[in-house]
Amino acid sequence: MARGRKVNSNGEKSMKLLREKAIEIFSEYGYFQTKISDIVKAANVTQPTFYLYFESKETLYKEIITEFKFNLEEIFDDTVNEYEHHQDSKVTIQVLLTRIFNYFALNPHLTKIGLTESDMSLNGILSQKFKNICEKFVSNFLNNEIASHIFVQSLIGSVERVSLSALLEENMKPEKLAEEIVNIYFSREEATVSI
Amino acid sequence: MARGRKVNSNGEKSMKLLREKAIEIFSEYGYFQTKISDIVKAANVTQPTFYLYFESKETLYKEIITEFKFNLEEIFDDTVNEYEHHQDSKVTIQVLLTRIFNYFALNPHLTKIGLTESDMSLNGILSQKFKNICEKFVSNFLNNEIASHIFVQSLIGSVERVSLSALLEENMKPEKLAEEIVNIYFSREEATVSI
Amino acid sequence: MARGRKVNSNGEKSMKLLREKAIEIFSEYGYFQTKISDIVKAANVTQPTFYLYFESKETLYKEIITEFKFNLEEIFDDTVNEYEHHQDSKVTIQVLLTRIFNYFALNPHLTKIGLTESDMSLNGILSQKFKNICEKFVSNFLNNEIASHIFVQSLIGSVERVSLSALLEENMKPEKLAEEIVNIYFSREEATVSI
Amino acid sequence: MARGRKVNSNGEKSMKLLREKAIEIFSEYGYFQTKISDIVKAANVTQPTFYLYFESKETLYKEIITEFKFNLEEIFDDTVNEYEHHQDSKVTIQVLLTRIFNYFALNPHLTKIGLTESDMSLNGILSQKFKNICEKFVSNFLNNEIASHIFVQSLIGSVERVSLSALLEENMKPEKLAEEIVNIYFSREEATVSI
DNA sequence: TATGAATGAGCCTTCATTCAT
DNA sequence: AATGAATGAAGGCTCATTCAT
Repeated sequence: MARGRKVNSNGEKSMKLLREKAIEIFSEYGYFQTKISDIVKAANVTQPTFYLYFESKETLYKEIITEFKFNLEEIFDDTVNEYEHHQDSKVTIQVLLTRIFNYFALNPHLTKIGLTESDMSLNGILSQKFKNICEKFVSNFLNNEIASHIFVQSLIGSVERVSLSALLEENMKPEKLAEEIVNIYFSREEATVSI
Repeated sequence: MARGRKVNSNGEKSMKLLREKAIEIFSEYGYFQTKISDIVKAANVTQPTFYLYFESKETLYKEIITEFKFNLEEIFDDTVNEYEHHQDSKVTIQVLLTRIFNYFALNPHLTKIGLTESDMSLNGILSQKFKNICEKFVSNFLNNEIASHIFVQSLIGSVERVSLSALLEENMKPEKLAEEIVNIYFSREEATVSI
Repeated sequence: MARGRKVNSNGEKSMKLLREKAIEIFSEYGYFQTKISDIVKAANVTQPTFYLYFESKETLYKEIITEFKFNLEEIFDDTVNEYEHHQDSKVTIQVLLTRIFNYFALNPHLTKIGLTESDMSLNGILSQKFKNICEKFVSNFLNNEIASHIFVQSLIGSVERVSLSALLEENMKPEKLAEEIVNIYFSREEATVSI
Repeated sequence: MARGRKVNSNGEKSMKLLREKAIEIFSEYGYFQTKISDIVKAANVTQPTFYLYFESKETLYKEIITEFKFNLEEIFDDTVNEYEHHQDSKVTIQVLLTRIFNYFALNPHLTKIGLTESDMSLNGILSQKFKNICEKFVSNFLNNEIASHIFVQSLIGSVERVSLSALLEENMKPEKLAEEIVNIYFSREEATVSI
């Protein structure tokens, strides 16, 4: 291919395409097995073009992870604010989970990356926030500190695994998943809420 | 300049040492960031010695993972056999979890590797087995197929995360953890069993 | 997004600015460590603009060096012509050095480039001319060919180093430097001339 | 070529060869135009071998420069110590120059590198030492501070240029050069000393 | 006249692996 | 059983340069 600008080329578009392809490939092969050459091949550009838009492979990766974290926290905070004065925290949690699962379903590759990077995982991002929410509810039937700490970790683990398997691989409905998780953790009776 | 066999050297010992160090380093840095040069440095031998005992980096890694899987399955099968005729499957599960957590606590590095490698994780190894065990119990209060499937995945996720965090990082007691998990998943009342 | 001619832009001006900035940066970082991106950044234009006015990085560099050489030779030739019939060649030399040092002082960046590029340096440019001038004088107190050859090289070396250090870094007066060099090379007595 | 150790290979030898070739090529093409591929080709090894013995291209280069500086300073210090109590500092200087030129003649490539790297050159290395030596002598016929400062710079410039041209390119005798330089700088009468 | 967007070509460096001793 | 010495094969990144607008 000749040097210089391509016909109809557009920087914004190229950058977006590169980022998208990067997310896809990172999610499939992981950070270390993803070569920049793979990404640019998928985006149909050459390697220097990659460096036109991203500082390095690592930088792009961190950007992606940051984006994931940011979105998740936004969902979290928005929901909590919205339901702040709701009486039944079980409802809050179910809504929250539904929204999170919906976000995951809409961003499967990004989610796979986010949940697979052990170094951070949901644990780091959400444990504190989950803890706060759960606390009210948990205190009703959990007698001590430690138990509640484990309860939260367990919940996070459930969300992680169910997301990776049932949601992303088996395409189950976000609403259904949220309902089931809530059933497991917060009741034995039927509990359904609309969002 | 001196070459050849070290004084007091012993093949068996070198191999064991290499495997141990490999497990430690893999668990800390992950497969791709672990260099053979790191492993041999830690074992105080040279690189060709590594290839005296292992075919390749990948082979050794797979061996390690296989060992982990094998041990886990053994615990699983032994426990199930032992408690086959026990009336309360909740007890079986609590015993099983206690043993698994104990094994994890005794093999922290190996466990970190096993649970961190998303490509397989407990999910692949244990889901079917857990399913079988759970089924009896679950059928009591879960009305359908799908719910039970999610229930199992959730349980596995809980075990994974609680193992990595509460058990390995925060050094909580295996027995305590098993108890709490069982409490979350199988009852709201106190439930303690001895192993 | 806006492309095309800048408001108030002017080709001549851009070219001059680019050349100036190039000289500054070349002199500070050297040919290989100077990137075109540095030059255009300093001139506040984009890379293609550079190629509007110069064929290549190398071409511009050679142009610059040629300019330096040309100016130097002009000073040389003018002075020699002017003082052709002067009796005391010591005076000629002192005038010559004064003018050269003055030119250097007025063009510090260009001079740094010219004197630092070992591949050519003053040696190549001036040795023959200096030789001719010196000859008359030198023959008075130097007995042989070889000695005179070394004498000239030594003089050139002195001029080079004194220019880079005393003149450009320590800001000594051109007149003073010329006087001292002449003192070293052509006498022990006081010798001052006006230009 | 097959992988692994070459027949009769020897690390010490490879390293020396690489360093030698590096010096040759650096001196001919300069730091930036010397590719590691050039060096290893000349030494008949592959690129990774280079990194077996040197940290990087830059590191090797600095090592080389440091070696040059070190040797020069040694010559300098030894000579000064030896002639400390000599009455005629002119003799000291002539001996010193003779030795330096001899060292240069024996290490032409190294010298070319050392004198060509403008960033340090003899100036940085030797000016202070030369100053000290010259002082005694200079004070006899130079009336002031500034003059003596220029005198020393001039001397260094002479040594640099004469080394690169007369000595390394034209193969003049070190002794002869030293004598001539001393004649220029320290007398008009004949001055010969044996070393 | 000037810019936005892109590429060809290449260099440094790393790492798993292998031969010769 | 173990080491010293070496290499094949990539991969990340940079930079001068060039189209299309």
